[in-house]
Amino acid sequence: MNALKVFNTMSRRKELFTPLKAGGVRMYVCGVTVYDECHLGHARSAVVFDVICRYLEHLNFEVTFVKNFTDIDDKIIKRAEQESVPWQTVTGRYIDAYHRDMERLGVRLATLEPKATEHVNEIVTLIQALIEKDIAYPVGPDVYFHITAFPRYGALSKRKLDEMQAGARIEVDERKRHPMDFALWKGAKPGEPSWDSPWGAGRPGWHIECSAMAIRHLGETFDIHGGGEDLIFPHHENEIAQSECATGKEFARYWVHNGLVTIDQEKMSKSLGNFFTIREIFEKFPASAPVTAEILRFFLLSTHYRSPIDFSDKALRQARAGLNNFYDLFKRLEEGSAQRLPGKAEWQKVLTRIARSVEEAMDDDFNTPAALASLQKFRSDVNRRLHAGLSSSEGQEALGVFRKCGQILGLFQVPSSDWEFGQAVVAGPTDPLMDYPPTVVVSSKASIDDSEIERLLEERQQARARKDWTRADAVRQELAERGIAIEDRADGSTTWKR
RNA sequence: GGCGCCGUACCCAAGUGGUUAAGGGAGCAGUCUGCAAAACUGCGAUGCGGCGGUUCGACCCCGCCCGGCGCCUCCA
Repeated sequence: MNALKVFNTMSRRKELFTPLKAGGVRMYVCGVTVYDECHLGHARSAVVFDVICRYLEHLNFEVTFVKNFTDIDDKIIKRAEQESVPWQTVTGRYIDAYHRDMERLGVRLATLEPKATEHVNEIVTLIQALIEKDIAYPVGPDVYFHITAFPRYGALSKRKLDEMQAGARIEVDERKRHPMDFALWKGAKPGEPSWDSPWGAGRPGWHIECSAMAIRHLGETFDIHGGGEDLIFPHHENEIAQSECATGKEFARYWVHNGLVTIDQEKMSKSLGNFFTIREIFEKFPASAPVTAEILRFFLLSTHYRSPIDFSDKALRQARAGLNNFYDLFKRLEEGSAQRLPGKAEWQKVLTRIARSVEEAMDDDFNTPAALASLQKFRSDVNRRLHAGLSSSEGQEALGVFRKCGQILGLFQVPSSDWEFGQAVVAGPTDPLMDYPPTVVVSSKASIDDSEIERLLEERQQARARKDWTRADAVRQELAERGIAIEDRADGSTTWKR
């Protein structure tokens, strides 16, 4: 009945989405390696798949969403060594940090969040199965996957084995049967964390954990496998090879990859040092966490998930401006204005149409920018109707539609009285060299409390009553300097916002 | 070197083989207002990197070129 189309990296085309078992969707997304704080790139991936999961649920699918933690790896070991702490201290700390960041971002918990180290048995079993089929082979304490055993290798990333060797930059281990063979199991060096196995003490290679966890929790074949597009090769390619060789079945049916976050058009990454952690964005951005979260999400969702997105202060300001327009309307809607009897039939049609257009956008490979455009159109429409006289019940219904559609995106969920507009100061010239007025850093909730604002507004109201415009404007200026913008309404009342 | 992606107005960003190429931000003008703010109205790409080709017709299909990016090594 639904017409959801999903771009499948495997076919490089949009395909009609039909889950293997009607009514349920099983989705696996590669999470993070917990050796450090998460950056905006991780946030994008998390938000994208959070929205995909929300939308699938909106379509009444029962979603089993698995997102793993890679909690054993070279970088974790190195970090633990540097700090002289057990590796569990490192992974525990960054799993906590991850959960803190996700909660701030409004990213919901996955159904299951398995850890690699809790699936060593499954991993060992999987490797054994591959060895028995002579697809994997031990080399001393290590075990490698023999890549030529899987003829379809390269199907996802559209690479051919012989072409890759020409450009291979890695040093070839002579003991490997094929230069591209990769490790399933790594023997432990003295002092390294390890688990027992038929090949001696060691730890799993990177790719095998995802195969093991996905198969364990979702079955040998499941619906969606996702992650950042930088995981397409080699990670996902290797996952497919291992899994399909072991089970003889198709691994994942739809491969979904999000585009990367760039800074000045360059990939944001640890190695380039050009990254912003989620934590520092929340700590530095001049707004409360729920407001910052929506601004970040709005920014992230205003570009299609497969395109690259460039991060900057300006981009964030544009996102905030867009969101401010919505919350401005929400405030006015909540003020209510019983002016007119509801025109039921036509109005219901309007509400249905907007909800439908959001669904149509999302059905088209989760086209969040188009969904936002629909909502912005609706915002403008409601503003016009409000101007013409909207009944308060109609206003409430409009609000309900915004919040319900917004739920899919994780937007419009902040109570409008808590929204922070952060644009109070209107005094001062605009810098002609900038195509944007400078951001005025205000909006610290602690700077002025509500009763103080009410007192000043009352004072201004009296000044206005006696046409003492100088005094009235001075009060407004004072409020502006403390981060409060005011608006006089037609009925003589005055509202304010931070 | 191999593979892949992208290039739409000042900025961000959808989109379609053929009616006026969404939407937002910023800007300008107007309505409203004591002044502001908000909102509303109007203005803004004769053109979708460039050149060819296919077609009755292309921004959308194909080829080449230019520019940018990603992967090929840990990476969301």
